[in-house]
Amino acid sequence: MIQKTNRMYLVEQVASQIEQLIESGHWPVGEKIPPEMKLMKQFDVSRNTLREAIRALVHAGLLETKQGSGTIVRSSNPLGATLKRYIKRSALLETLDVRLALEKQAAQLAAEHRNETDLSTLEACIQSSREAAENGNYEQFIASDIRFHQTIVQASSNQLLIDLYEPMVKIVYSFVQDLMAMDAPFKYEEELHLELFMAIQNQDKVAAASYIEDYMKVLRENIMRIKED
Amino acid sequence: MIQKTNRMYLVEQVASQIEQLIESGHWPVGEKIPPEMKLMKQFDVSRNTLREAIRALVHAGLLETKQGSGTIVRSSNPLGATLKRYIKRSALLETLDVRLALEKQAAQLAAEHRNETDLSTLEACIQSSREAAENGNYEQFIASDIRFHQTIVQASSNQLLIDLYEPMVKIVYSFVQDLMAMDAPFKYEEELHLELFMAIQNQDKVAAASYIEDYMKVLRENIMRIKED
DNA sequence: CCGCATTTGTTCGTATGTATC
DNA sequence: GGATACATACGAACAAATGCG
Repeated sequence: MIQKTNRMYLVEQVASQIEQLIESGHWPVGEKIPPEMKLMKQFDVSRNTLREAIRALVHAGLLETKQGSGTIVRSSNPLGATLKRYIKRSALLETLDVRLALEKQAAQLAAEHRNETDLSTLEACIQSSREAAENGNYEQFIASDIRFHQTIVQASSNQLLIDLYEPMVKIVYSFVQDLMAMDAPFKYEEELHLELFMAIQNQDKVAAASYIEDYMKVLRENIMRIKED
Repeated sequence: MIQKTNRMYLVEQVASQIEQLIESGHWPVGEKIPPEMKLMKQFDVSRNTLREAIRALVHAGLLETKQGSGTIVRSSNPLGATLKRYIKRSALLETLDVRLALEKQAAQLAAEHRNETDLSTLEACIQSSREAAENGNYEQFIASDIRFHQTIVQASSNQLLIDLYEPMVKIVYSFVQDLMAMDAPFKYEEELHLELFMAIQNQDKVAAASYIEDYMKVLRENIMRIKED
């Protein structure tokens, strides 16, 4: 069986090199990459070739170009941007179902694999939520909430799960952030977080999955209630 | 609050138009799109601009260019290509966990929403599997198997779930297709499929989720066993 | 096998719009 | 406002691969 040569064109070579520079953190998220002129010399390609490579990564959501200013790194997760764009076109309720599926699995895995660092991060999030609720700091509350859930997913130690979950939870919150008020349901949410934390601490998979289900049920009801207005 | 103008550059305009032509099926998968010269006139842009747009879609996996021949449509699902590329680099066991999460949720939703068409398709898959097993037709068996699981996910009526699941199940099978032999576990799989089908038919969410868990457990054990060789 | 047209790959040059100092 | 740096866009040309007669 002869392998076909499958030639790699210049543009793809440049694109994957840039991609790797981003994923490896050599070009950190939020910072500018060198201007086209320098990159042309660095990769030893023409302007159009370089631009095609950059454009491909812009479309993929890894880069963002600003005329007159430069090109900045927007994300280091190739999956994130595509997923976000896709999810934005999807129905919110569909997204919630998928989020439930992923987070439930994550919670079970987290209950198995969690280490001390995970637990202390979760505790810090709960503490931060509580403070935010007392001070009426809505933004901090949301931020802590997101961090809490993302920590659970990260504790699953499943990178694919982590990368899929990240855009999902952010989209969900971007839908509801301007709508939800800080009222009773959030108090309930606080209790749920605490119980969920203890389940993970005790490595109780069944309870962890169950609490995630409860949480998503409450979230779904809140969203439905708000949507009626 | 002033909204930033968020100007849409030519390349992005052209890219999203082409994307839509692909997604709408106007340019079917597998067929060639018009050559650059015609597209330049059609979109009224220069060659470089058009090429940057095409290159973005090539990188995203929607198109494939061949020097001297032309450009063909490779996929109509923007999520599929990116996910496949990503999953291929992931660990198989991580992918299995995510697949479990998605299919479990899908089975529960399918139990709720399934219609008569879904049920008859599932029955046909089971029948096809049985025939394939009797005739020792391994390829047909695998194909029926994939179709069975995809039908369940499609019966969930959740498009996001469907699009996420598709690349996942295909990658899993591409990992194992050359490894697994048609032996005892497949018999067990057949029984599981039948029980799963009945659970969905009876709209028994709990049982459906439970059988998916069993199925994935068996699949995982088989994979682990094969890997040891 | 050869020659030729078609089509994509790559490079260079030039002009313009935009942001930053 | 002016100068500079940078991305945007167009046009022309040649190279390389493919396909056809």
